[in-house]
Amino acid sequence: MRVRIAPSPTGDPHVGTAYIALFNYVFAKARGGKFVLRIEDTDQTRARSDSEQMIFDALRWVGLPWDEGPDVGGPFGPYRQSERSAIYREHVDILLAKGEAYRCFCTSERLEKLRALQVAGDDGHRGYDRHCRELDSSARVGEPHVVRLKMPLAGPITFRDEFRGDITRDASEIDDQVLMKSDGLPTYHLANVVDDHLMEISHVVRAEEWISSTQKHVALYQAFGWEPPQFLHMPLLRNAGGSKISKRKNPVSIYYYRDAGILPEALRNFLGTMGWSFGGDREKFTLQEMIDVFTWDHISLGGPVFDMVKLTALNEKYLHELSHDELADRVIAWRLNKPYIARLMGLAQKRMKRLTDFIPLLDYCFAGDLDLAPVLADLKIDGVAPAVLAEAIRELVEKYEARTEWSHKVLEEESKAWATAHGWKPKQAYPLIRLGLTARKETPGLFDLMEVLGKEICRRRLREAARAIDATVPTPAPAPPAA
RNA sequence: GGCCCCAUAGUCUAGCGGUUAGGACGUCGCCCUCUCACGGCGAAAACUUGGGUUCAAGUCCCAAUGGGGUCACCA
Repeated sequence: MRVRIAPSPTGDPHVGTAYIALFNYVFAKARGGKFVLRIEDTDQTRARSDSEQMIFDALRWVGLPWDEGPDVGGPFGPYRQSERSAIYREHVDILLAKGEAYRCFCTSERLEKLRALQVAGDDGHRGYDRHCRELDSSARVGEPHVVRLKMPLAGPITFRDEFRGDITRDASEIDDQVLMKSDGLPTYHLANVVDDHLMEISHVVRAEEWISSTQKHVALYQAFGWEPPQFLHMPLLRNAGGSKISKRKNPVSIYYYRDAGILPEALRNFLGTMGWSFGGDREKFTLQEMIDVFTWDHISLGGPVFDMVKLTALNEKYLHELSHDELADRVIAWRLNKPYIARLMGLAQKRMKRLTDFIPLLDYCFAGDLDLAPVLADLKIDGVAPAVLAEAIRELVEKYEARTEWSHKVLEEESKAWATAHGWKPKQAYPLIRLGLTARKETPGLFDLMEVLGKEICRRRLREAARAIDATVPTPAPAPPAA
């Protein structure tokens, strides 16, 4: 029995990846199977070189090691899709030869126009119009093209979801999927199916968002003449409002939870209560205990809301159970370690008269969320409506996020451009950022500070500041019903 | 909009035809106490609606409603 997770290295390691990794890991351990990590880096435009290492580090921090993967090797390698191009090429040729796929020469302009037309008409019919499906492409193989799957034109395609039972879509609703992009790299659908087959993955445990793609995958398995694996779709982690968890509404990076003082065992445990229950009244359990009792019988399909308050409460329980010695080690590893303190010295030294000044000076460097209530009155720019300001701050956070590098230089650039764009002087705008980040009016240099505080804490505090500003606007009382 | 998935308190969940519908977080109250926190005790709070099936429905079926996902040369 073999399972896998297949994250894409396109950004910060996502808490949803940890969630799905947990269930794959526990399932594998409970059944004596193998847990594989595969990196799906076939999108050259989005893949980031440092992101892969961050995934490794984050998953190790959560405590979910893999048996096979790019860094540890294994008998089914390589485990990085960018290193498997020849394999995909070969398999596309097989489909082409079997007449199960075809070359498509449509330009992206044509496809965009088609899509625009369909959305405007909005009769529910969308997707590629199969323009090239019956084309004789033999003379044009040198031209730029993609390869598409020849989907069956009609007829039900069914797969069995182990939690939900049979799920059927009609083939006529699914257009001819691109299998190989014009850059010669495979799309997710192809790479995923080929790799799962070749790596002998027996159970695909992934998030619910993949359900509607699964019929495409099944069609591919059929085209190859392969036996599909078993599919188990976990419910999606949700924002408080119920939508799919997103960084606009929730800290979504695993590193945030680490930096905000969550213990990995607590995060694991918490994730284990999302959509799954231990049995009976038990909600606090170790990884090993989860493995010991694990079955899929206790899955609940309603999308669980990721509630930080509840996570924190669970974390508190773990914290309280630690011996003083262990707790000391955890706190030291978190922020009282030499490297972190050393980074703060440049900021603190000139502002210290005694050693005693250090901690009070930089208390916000050893904190998670700050209490902004005392400084709320100063959290403003004169003449700017709170709602506008709050939105501007969110916009700034997104500008920071768009840059992959978190450095003084980049942060200053973005902040300056942002302030200018809003017609604010740095003198007006920076104090606001400072206040949101530190709850203080006087601090060391803002961007130096942001560097050491780290991306996760900064964006959380800035978003919280925006929220606090929003909250200063009293919501108007609902109008009395007309008599 | 088409298709698909889902539905127990504000939130995470137990329940797998017969229960005073259980636990946890959060909220409120009380106790402990020099303060705060911890801890203890207690309270309020849920089966979306409508049809069936059945002696009996939160539990099975259907529909509606609501929520969500998905419809890329992204994964």
